[in-house]
Amino acid sequence: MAVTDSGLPVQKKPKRGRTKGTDEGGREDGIRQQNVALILKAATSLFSRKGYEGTRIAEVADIAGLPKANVYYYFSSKEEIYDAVIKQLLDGWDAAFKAITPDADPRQALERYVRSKLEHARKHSEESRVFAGEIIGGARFLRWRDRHHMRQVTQTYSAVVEGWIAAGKMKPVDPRHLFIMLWAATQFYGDFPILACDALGRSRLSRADFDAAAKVICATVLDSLIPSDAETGVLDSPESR
Amino acid sequence: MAVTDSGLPVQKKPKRGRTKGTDEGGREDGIRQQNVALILKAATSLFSRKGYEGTRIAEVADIAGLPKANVYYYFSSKEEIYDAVIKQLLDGWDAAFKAITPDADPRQALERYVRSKLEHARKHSEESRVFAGEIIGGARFLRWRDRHHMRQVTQTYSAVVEGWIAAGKMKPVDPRHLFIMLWAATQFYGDFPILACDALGRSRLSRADFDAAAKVICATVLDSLIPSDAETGVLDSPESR
DNA sequence: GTCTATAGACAGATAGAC
DNA sequence: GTCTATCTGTCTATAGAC
Repeated sequence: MAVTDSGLPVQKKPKRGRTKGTDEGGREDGIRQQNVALILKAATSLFSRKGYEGTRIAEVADIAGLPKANVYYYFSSKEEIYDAVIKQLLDGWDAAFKAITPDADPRQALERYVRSKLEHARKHSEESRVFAGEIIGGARFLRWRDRHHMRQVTQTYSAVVEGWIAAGKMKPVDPRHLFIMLWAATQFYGDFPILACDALGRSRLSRADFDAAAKVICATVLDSLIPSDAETGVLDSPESR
Repeated sequence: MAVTDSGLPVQKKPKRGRTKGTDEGGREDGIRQQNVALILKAATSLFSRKGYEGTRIAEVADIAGLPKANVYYYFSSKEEIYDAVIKQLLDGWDAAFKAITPDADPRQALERYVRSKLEHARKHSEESRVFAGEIIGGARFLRWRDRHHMRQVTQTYSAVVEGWIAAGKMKPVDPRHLFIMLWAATQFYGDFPILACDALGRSRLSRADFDAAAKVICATVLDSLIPSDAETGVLDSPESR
């Protein structure tokens, strides 16, 4: 259901479009899939830059190369498109956590997590920004079950970190604040590329910039939590080797 | 130093020495100040939740307790209100950096920076979110002068950190990525309070949560960069600071 | 499936009486 | 300074011809 807010032009929730079997015919579904993908791509770009209300369906249609009415043929409302974009992001998000298991080496697992998150931020910057805007705005459209899922993921992996700490593999730290810090530090490059570019003096972030970010994050946060073999130099110090 | 003069015609608050037609010694100006403040407060809340396009001037007026036309009496357009909100934030932002001077002790200076940023995020969460939304959307309204100022601030204080490193007071690290990390980690609690609440299992963030955040950030990032006297325990060690 | 034309609603901004 | 009434433009969503 739509979160009813005073300013939202909530209108009717019409029936879903005709549902064709997805595995039935190849040709019609091919067109459908292609057009849906075009619409979602255009919508992601626009939602990320202009937010929900700032995005015009006419412009989505324009960028997708379709007439506006066709967009309404595939999606019954603007909100349905927005939900689809958010869902697209969440579907591909949990992957970064998969390295974090009780039996894993904390240092390797967390470094992989950081690198996965950064890689995701680099490749899916626009989706990240749609999500960030949604959270900033108070999660007005985020479905409850998605939010609940994120809560549970945090709890699950915090417990893993606590296990590592109890086993003496890591120095004690509140794992929830740790995940927040890692999340914030990695997500920043996807959510606020403009600030990152300005800070780094770039016009665009390169792969090397993301790599440097990973190095700094790991060399500071992880080195202080997980005593490694040689902990003398932090970064690029010549005498540490 | 605050970012100065972005050319806002209305909404200036200095007392003028000479009152022309309206005498009575600033009673009218008192009303003006008060109403402008009410409008900005309402606008900040709405812009933070609904973004630029999602915010309705009618609702701003409603929350401010004024008729809509009065809002247009004090501000000539919606964008002018938005600019004023952004400016309000930037004016109060550089203060956090003031502890970072070449002669300062790096550990103390950076810890103060982290705590100042967190305190600002706690007290000005809504303004932070307006700014975050503006950046996420591509800085469409942010004046170039303000952006340039932020770039210069980053450069200035990065140079200070580089001086510390050259003087052997800190382990080598790219100061720009360091500032990004500190910025991201602190700003997160103001920009994404919903995620922070979900992660921490709170309904609202308390002062203690911000304090715990400061401790984790300092205990991880700063401890690994600035060798302190006793670096055995990371957190919850009886003798810290 | 595709697309034109438009209904219906509502926003930002203004005119002008008080 | 305050506020009602309204103008003007634009948006979502739909009807209905191809």
